[in-house]
Amino acid sequence: MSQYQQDIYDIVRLIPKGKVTTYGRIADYLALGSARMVGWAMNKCHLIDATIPAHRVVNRKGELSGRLHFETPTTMQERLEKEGITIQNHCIVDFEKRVWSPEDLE
DNA sequence: CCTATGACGCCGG
DNA sequence: GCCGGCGCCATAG
Repeated sequence: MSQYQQDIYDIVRLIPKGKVTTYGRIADYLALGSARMVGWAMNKCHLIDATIPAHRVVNRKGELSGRLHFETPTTMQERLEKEGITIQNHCIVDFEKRVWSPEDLE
């Protein structure tokens, strides 16, 4: 597996429970040049490590754009709700209060 | 080598 | 604010 993929997964693993981040923020932090690369990496993350908290990565508007790639179409939402996050129409309620950035690391 | 395909995002109208 | 268009870049065929 390539290094940037490893880096992406490392960041995703650091997202605090109850928080989410975006494809773009991860791409910016790692200077990947393209948020698509993060999406591409997330698409096959379960092949690498099924414990990666992929449900905590959403698009820049707070929509669960990756929900159809989980085991069932509702798995992503269920996992987020279990962490105290509210979802409405496949979108995170109070997204600004729930979003986290790799920059926030100490 | 060239085209198509994204779990994306910015910009202009 | 909602599109459409385009830039982005690894991968597959």
